[in-house]
Amino acid sequence: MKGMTRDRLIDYIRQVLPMSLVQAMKVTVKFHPVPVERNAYVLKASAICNTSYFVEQGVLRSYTYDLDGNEVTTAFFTSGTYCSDLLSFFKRTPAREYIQAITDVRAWAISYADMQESFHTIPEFREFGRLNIVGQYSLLKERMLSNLQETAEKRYSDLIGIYPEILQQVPLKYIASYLGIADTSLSRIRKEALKK
Amino acid sequence: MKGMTRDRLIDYIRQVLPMSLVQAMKVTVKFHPVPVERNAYVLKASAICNTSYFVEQGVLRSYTYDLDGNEVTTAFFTSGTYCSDLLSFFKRTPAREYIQAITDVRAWAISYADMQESFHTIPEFREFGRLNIVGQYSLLKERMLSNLQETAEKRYSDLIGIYPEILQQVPLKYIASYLGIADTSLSRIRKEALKK
DNA sequence: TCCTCCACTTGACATAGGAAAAGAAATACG
DNA sequence: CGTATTTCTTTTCCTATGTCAAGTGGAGGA
Repeated sequence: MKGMTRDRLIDYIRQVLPMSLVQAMKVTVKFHPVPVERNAYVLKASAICNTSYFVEQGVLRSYTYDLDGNEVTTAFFTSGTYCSDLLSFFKRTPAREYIQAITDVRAWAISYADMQESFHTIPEFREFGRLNIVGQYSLLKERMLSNLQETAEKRYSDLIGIYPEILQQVPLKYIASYLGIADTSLSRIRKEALKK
Repeated sequence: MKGMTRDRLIDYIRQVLPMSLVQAMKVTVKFHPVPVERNAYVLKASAICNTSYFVEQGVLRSYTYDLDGNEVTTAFFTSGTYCSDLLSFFKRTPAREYIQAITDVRAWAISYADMQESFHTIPEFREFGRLNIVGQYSLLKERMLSNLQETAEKRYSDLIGIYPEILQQVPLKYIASYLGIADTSLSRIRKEALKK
């Protein structure tokens, strides 16, 4: 991780909660850089999630299994986003999901213990943490609503519009299961979309 | 609202974050009692949610419309739970949901401005608020996972097992749309369940 | 260069679950 | 009370979408 600066992490923090550079640097104090190899897991189901990540470079996905035993992708984590199983992390309960690197990844990690400590010792961290959770809640809720209110085609084009790296680096079958459709259906959708 | 004590609100706060009775009472300072009549709305889509409620008595539901214009119930709020559109409330964005009382309701309300003030002046409130959001996030995520991983029948029996008042006070069509199935399908499920 | 493995597409087929309609049962109300 | 309204059930029909299986193309390894 030689030469890995905190710039993007600092940008992320200041985007969640505007603050001075000095303050933002204090917030980053307990984050440390980690490389994750393609296909490696940063979390496995039934373990308790002990680490949260800020993704500097690369893509991860979380997934679980549905009723019929099919893999279902529950989220993508691209560069510039926050990656964790917050349910397991904060509630200290066994994870029901796997989180796996799809590409080689560079990330900033913070442990549960360090986060607790920062919460209690760094006021800016406390506020950042709270707003970060609100942001994660919003993402989840917005996704739930768009699943109800948009077609799979719209959700597909929105997804790859906002996160083009997903289309480039993620197999379509993962995208399909994220959208809640079969990979064959996504193929059909893409074919239709081409006509336009 | 004569004779309405803060006991249940205080219980809720101390269950989210254990603290002394005196501390918990301080946290409740900005909450004030409001009655809500059956069928009245506490939030309408496109408005910005300015109030959060703790439900003392009664049931509310939030709903929106899907692609085909069908009403979809997105949540129930029973007595002893926290009721708000957190996405709209914290992000100050127009709500995409309606929140309506299904029965007459007694609730404790807090405005956005008062909550912000309490966040900054009452340390216990700050911590309660943070844990409350984590709790709401967890509810949403757990629901997402159970939608993937359990049958509609299991989700139905879980729901009415945990919140029996819903079965007693809520029309089945609302429960069906909450479960993501047609009301006729819920009828089929209930008929099957009776055989056991 | 060839071979193998994935990723992706395509078409045939099957089916779970929704829509519609109509009746029964329960509830509200004048 | 008796009428109207809503809730719930049940049946029939139908279609959107998933499963399965086969086939194409491209990337990487030996």
